[in-house]
Amino acid sequence: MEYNFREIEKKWQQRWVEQGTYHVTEDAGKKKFYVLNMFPYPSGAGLHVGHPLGYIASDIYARYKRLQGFNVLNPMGYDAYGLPAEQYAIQTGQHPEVTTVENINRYREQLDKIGFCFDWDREVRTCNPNYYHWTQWAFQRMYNSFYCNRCQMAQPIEQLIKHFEEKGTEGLDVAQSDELTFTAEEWKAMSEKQQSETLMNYRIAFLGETMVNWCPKLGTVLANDEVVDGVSVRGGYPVEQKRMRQWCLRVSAYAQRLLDGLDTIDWSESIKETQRNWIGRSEGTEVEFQIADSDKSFTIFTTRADTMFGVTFMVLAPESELVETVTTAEQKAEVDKYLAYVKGRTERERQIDHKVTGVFSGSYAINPFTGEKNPIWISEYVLAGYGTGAIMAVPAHDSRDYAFARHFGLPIIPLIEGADVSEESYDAKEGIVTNSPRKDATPYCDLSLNGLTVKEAIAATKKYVEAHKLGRVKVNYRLRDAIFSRQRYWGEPFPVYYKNGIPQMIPEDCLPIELPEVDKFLPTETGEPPLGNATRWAWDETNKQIVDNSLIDQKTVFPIELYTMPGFAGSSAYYLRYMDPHNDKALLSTEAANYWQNVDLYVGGSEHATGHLIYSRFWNKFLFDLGVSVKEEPFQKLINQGMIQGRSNFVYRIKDTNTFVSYGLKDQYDVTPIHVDVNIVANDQLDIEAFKAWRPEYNTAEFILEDGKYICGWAIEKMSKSMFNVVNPDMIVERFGADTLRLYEMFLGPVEQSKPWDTNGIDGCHRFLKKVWALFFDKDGKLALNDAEPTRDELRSLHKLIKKVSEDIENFSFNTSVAAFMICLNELSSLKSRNRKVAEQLVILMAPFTPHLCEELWEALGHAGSVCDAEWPQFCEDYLKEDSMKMMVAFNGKARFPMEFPVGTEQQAIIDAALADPQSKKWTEGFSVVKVIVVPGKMINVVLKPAK
RNA sequence: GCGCUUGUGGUGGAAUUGGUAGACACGCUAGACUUAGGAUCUAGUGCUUUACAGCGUGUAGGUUCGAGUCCUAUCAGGCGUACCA
Repeated sequence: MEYNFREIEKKWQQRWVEQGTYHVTEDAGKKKFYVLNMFPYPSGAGLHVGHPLGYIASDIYARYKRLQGFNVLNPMGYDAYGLPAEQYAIQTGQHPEVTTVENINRYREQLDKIGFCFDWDREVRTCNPNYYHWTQWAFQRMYNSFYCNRCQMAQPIEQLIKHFEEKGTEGLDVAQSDELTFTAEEWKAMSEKQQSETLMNYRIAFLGETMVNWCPKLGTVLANDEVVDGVSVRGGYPVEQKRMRQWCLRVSAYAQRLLDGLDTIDWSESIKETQRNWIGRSEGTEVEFQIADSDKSFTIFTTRADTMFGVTFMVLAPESELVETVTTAEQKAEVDKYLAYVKGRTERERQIDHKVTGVFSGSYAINPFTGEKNPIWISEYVLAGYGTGAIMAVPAHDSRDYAFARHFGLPIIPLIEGADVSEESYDAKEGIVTNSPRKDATPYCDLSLNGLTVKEAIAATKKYVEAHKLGRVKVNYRLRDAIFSRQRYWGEPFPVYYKNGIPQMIPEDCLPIELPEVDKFLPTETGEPPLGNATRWAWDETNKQIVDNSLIDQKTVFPIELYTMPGFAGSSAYYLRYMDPHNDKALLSTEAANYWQNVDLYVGGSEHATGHLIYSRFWNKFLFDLGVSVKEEPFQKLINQGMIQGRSNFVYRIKDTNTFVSYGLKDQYDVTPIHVDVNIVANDQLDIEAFKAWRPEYNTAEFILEDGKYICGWAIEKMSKSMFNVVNPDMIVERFGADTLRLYEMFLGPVEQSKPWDTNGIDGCHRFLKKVWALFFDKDGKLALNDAEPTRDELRSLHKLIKKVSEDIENFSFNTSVAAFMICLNELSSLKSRNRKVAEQLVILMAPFTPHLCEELWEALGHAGSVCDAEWPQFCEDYLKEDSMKMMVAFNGKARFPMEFPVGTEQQAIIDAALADPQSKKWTEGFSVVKVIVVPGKMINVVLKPAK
């Protein structure tokens, strides 16, 4: 009887569902282990062979942990809000929910075929009201919180209000957008609206003014990659920079904790480094500069306080509020012209081409260290969003300042001994400081940095600045607050209404606020977001319910927020919801949180390094502050699976004909390469009949062959529909079975590595499974195992395997464990072993990799339950010891290799004999020699095996 | 520019962490069985050479009895990020 994978897989997939094999409950008697995959966005294209890679790896790990006796949580769900469904809705009028559910069903069908051990009872979908209830709830909690820098955690906003009522802003150390100062009396004198505005400066979720890419025609904010050359990618409409009032999350408040947390988690160094760069902590100094002939001053931020004596000009960001103040009447026209130019450039353009542009404002600033008057310029190379939006320029030691100074003919003063700044600036923070102050200058302050190293000079300047109240030491972060509003339909609605322009939270017990129905998914004609099309989208404050818009009276009925939340809202805390997915009283119960704690192993792509993985760490830290999450870090260990790229095939059409020429002969003609569906190509050889049938226009195609075959060209590209290189897992499962697919995806190479999909090697894995089957059953399908005691050789082979596979799974090195299975099987077959006890252990070891086959074999061995509940075998060192022993004998008597063999006097005798006549090899009698390397007069390296 | 990362046969990739380089698999070659093979089995397969032997882990040096592995320089590819002062 042959290995009938189709029947076996169908049988076990059914049985797993019937018996609830993968259903998990909290069990205080068992240690927990939480395995999680980044949940997918269910796109219309379905799964391709690249998607399951990470799922298979984590599935193997989860099954392995279960065999080791852990209570394993391995859930799955869908990140269901997303742009493609909405765009499809705009084009077709089809409700995004309908397409999303269709896609989810398709995904589920495909996932089920691969045999994962997901507990589907815990499935979550971000677009379900019982799920986004808790997204809305978390948002409200953020709204009602501020961040206390002193205790380094979020606190209820009431506490801050109380502080204002008692002391105003005095003694306040909190995260804030702008540094405000007011007294308790001033606070009390504020109107309700003013107080509301003031509190926005502190709330963790707040309404703030931010610069965005605004497309008036599309009526929406666009992300940077949706804008090219100042026009929208979709439609080609002009895009402008616009200040907009939007919901934001004060992620920056958590910058230091996000940075510190990285040292406590087991992630790859490259992802941690990416996050460190993204957070961008920089220690520096803020220094105040007086504006000449004015009572006004402004503050700059610098990390190079040692260069105070080399400042030759100042630069403001064009968006800076100071621009108006410093612009003189004579320069006004020039400055306005420049500001208009900058406004026409998108942020993207400013990022891509770094033109040296700028304009002189007409004013000067006084350097507090030299007393010199430095001209104040305005230039787009200074960013409004970082530091104070103003810099001191030291062209000698900063390449950007250098380029600017050269372009506008401003002076350059070198400050480091031996630095040659005639061609380029000297940016390195190394060397001995000079010219600080310059010898010819009249001393203006009593600070001298000459002779110090750069490091020492920075420290000395900081000290001086603090002592003389010229500024302060400051830590800046590059991490910006997250913009949390989208002008879209298909997202979580905000549980917020506006009472005379003042935002109000809908009471917590009225959540969730469900997404309303609309007839059109586009912005309204008046330019409001799509939710503006909803007719039933008003809040009745008295009756606490959603009512018709027509009832809005601004007394008891008010309009509801029209923005929706962005994609990352729903994906930021989903791992917590899996712990207790059906709870309608809370995001999760305390019991569930205490039992499951956090994710032990998280598997997903590295493309989320600066998005999801920052946001969810932030979100979790906030929930940790509330006492909802019990661990500060959500994901203890992170594995980034590589991308599986596509391997495209090409045919070559001779120009202006319908004749195709084989790869080897194409250089003799003028040809156009055309992508051809990889599913009608095998080993780069085209199936000509299938090709003719593929497209009507190829019906009459003619071919120029080589050796009677048409050979296609190939290239490695992203797997995508348009390149016809998508390989569908369903097809592989149909042809080879899920177990072969699982095994092959793991065998392909390290999980973390990106690699092209190549179906060619899959036969080897399929063959291996057939051989495993043949080990158990004879040709008639009868179990062919014997009940003898295993021999030592059999045990050695088995225990070698146990050791190898256990270590490999722990290290996520699945390709080598698959190889180990193959080696073991080869060994057993050369021993002609059909030992029942050995075979039984082999089934358990393979069960995480090929669960369907192993269940079938486990049953055939006479076990009633699932192989999932077997016990992972332990290896015994005794069986491994007799493997070949290596010996190193160095001429000088030093042996650095552990000398397990031989020992004592015997050792000396061997050395003597070897030196007397190294070539004879007589001294190796009694052992079989694997290899002898003799370097005359230097060393002898011997590898021996004990003779049988 | 900066940060991270990877370079090993025709191909995907191994190498117990400094100790037989190329495990395992694909592909290829030869043979067996078969009406047939996109089935199965056996043997071979880093390169040069008839052989002896020599050469081989991107390149060039270094440390060591011994280097794919450690150090220095350099080249090439991949990923991320960018006027962050």
